[in-house]
Amino acid sequence: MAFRLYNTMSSQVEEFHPLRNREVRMYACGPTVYDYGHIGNFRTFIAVDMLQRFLRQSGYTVRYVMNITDVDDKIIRNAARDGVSVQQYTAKYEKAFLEDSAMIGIEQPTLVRATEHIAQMADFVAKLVKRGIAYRTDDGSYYFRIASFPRYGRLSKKDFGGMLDGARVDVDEYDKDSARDFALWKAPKPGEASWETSIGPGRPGWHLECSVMSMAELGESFDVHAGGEDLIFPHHENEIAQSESFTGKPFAHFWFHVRFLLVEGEKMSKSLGNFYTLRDLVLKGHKPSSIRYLLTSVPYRNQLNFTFDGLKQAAVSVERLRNFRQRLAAGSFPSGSCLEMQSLAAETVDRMKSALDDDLNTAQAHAALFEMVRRANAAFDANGIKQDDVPLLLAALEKFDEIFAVLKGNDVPQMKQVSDWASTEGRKKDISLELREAVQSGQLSDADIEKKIAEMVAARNGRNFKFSDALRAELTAAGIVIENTKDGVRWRRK
RNA sequence: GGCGCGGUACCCAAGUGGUAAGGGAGAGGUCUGCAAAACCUUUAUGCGUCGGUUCGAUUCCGACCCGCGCCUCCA
Repeated sequence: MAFRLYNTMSSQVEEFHPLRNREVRMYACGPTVYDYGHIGNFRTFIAVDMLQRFLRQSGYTVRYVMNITDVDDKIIRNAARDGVSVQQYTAKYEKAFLEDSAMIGIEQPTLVRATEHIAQMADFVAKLVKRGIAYRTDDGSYYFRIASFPRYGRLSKKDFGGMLDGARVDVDEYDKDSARDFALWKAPKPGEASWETSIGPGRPGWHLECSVMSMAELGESFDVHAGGEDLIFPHHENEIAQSESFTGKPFAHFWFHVRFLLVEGEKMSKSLGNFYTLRDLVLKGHKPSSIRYLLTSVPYRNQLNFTFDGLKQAAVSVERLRNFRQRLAAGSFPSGSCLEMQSLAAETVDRMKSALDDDLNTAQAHAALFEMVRRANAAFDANGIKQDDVPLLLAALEKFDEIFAVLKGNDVPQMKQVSDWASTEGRKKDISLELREAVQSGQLSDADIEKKIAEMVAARNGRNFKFSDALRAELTAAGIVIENTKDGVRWRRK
């Protein structure tokens, strides 16, 4: 079955076919690096990451480019407030963004930065001016003339036809031909970052960078352009207007937008006190894998209600999957194969693929996997799994994880990284007891743990349960979970 | 006001014109020295409300109620 993806432009789920044979070119509007990323940001970037992963799993070669907006009003303001240069200011948050992305399992795309493409942007504006599509105002800013682009509003389904210029109250926007015209280039203001260019001094407007950089990296027409739903208007509408005016060709083929999430049933906002950066959550002791799992559990076009209860549930679900994996990996099985398990694994792979083929229905992919886990666990208990079944079941799990990326590792290194960061930032007091415990479970080496377990087993064999239980309690306190199974003791870090 | 999305069990959350996936939580049970893990059973005659279409609607249509998003730089 072909991959079907919702396209904001057509408001429909369409069959996905790249413009070039087996190569997908996609661009995502990345972060403006003026602060630490919040979970809403990461829902979007994780959704795009999953799209990219699924396309590759489906056999496409993917060229995935993301921009870093490293100059804008907020950055200029905050840098000035902190008394540092724009570059110094953004470097810190770009680094944090990349660390956070890696922590939450996002594969790094090719990155492009606005400040590294200033000259190209100026040339772009110059060409639009030459064609009468853009114009310069007295202060040295440049605007895009929306009247020159009849298709304006097609993406966001807005009708600007009947709207009279001046009907809006933007009378103080003195020089613009029309209130709707948007800035391509902003003239310098005293004390603001500014570049000398072929069209004069100043800095780029926000929309310009994405047109210029996406086309520079991916060509004039490419397959997917992604971002949060808020970008549909005006950002992406403006990108289309600029780009298609510039090239005379269709810009992006598919428009992929991720719905905003809710936190505890309400829009996330600082004033409501439900605003969380990724680091805030890890400081509270939540694992990156739980956060990623929760963010991937609801299909990207549905509203996701992010709650702390949900986060706990996600943690349990990830545990269950990891336990299952370890059970298979560590268990011993009789030789041969079992038809039921063989077909279960194959069926599950198929079901996950169809679920994701259907506009990335991650909830259904989860359901398919959990059904396999339950049935395989039951077979395990009934000795119904044979040696040759194990690689197939593990492969199905691996297929899942190629997209969802929550099974590998144990989160301890990532959590330690956040803990260390908090210490160096003078936020030691924000490190929760839970985080401290999680980090501690990384202190004991595997050899230490196995030595303790050997003592424990010896005690138990001597029916000295009191001592054995004491050792187990000690390990539990250190964040190590002990499980006695028919194949011996199995352990893992919590 | 314009455009759009959603309201499914205690919580999260899929889905379909023919009788409700999955996860978590609760209860009971199996296994076990005890745990842990795992499995089994169980928890919505019901899918916001009221009408309509239909042999049949949670699924289609209409109205209403509630929540949410975008409408100039918030992912």
